[in-house]
Amino acid sequence: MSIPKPGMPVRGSQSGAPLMAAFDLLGRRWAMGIVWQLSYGSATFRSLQNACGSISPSILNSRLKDLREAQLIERTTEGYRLTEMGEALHRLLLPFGEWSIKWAQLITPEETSRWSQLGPK
Amino acid sequence: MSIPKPGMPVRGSQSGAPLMAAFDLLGRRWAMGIVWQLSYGSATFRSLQNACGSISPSILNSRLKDLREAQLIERTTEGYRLTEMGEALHRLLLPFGEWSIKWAQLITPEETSRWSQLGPK
DNA sequence: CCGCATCGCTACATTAGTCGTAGCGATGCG
DNA sequence: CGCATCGCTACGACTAATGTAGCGATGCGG
Repeated sequence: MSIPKPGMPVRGSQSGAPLMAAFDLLGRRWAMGIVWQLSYGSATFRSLQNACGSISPSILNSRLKDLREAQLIERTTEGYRLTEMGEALHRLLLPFGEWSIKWAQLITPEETSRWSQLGPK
Repeated sequence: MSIPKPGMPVRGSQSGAPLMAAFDLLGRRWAMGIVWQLSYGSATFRSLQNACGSISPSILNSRLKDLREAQLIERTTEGYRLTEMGEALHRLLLPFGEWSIKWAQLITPEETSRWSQLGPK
């Protein structure tokens, strides 16, 4: 799967809106998780693998490739880090964290206090 | 694929953060697009199908089921609409539209002026 | 009441994406 | 040299998405 072209989006998005192309890219498994992890600072392939838990190296590699082609992350000598565009995306994702906590409470009202240690950067 | 349980997330997210569970749910194909479409107002199955373009009814149905179980959307007599939580999510997604336009310009610098008609609600 | 159209949705076969594991070359270190 | 770790690739097994066909229900004109 290659990078979605905003003008003529892949994966059937069709509407022509770059938003759909973005949804297409970030809707891929682990994509947002990787961006999130990298927002804590630059990381190596291995540390991303561990941080994401059970991601397989092959899929991690292809997601990193996707994100690199989308210019949201870039390689450094010590691993990967967010580009400016990636940082901008992360800032949008930030309030998402709080939303997800409320959402989690809605879905599983029991044990709501365990994730308080979640915080970006 | 069922609704991710924030406490014990599915699909290998593992970190325990509800954020990852949210990424898991919204990272599914078309999920965010459906939320976006519904933000324009309540819609029927058929109109969603047309709005999303090439989505197949089977996958649309399962995404609607996912989102309904996640309590982000709900059925009405005339179709589907966002719940309060879904509306809250949409408000987070809003600035995403602008970001995606900048991003699109970064990726495909040619023909940048065509998507100006994109606007939520 | 009947034929026809549309709607919401399901079934199913094909195709694409992901997972898990094994392992390769490169680098570092004792 | 021997061994460990790292970044990454290959490959087979599995799972999810796609595309098409079609079912029951509802509505509507004749």
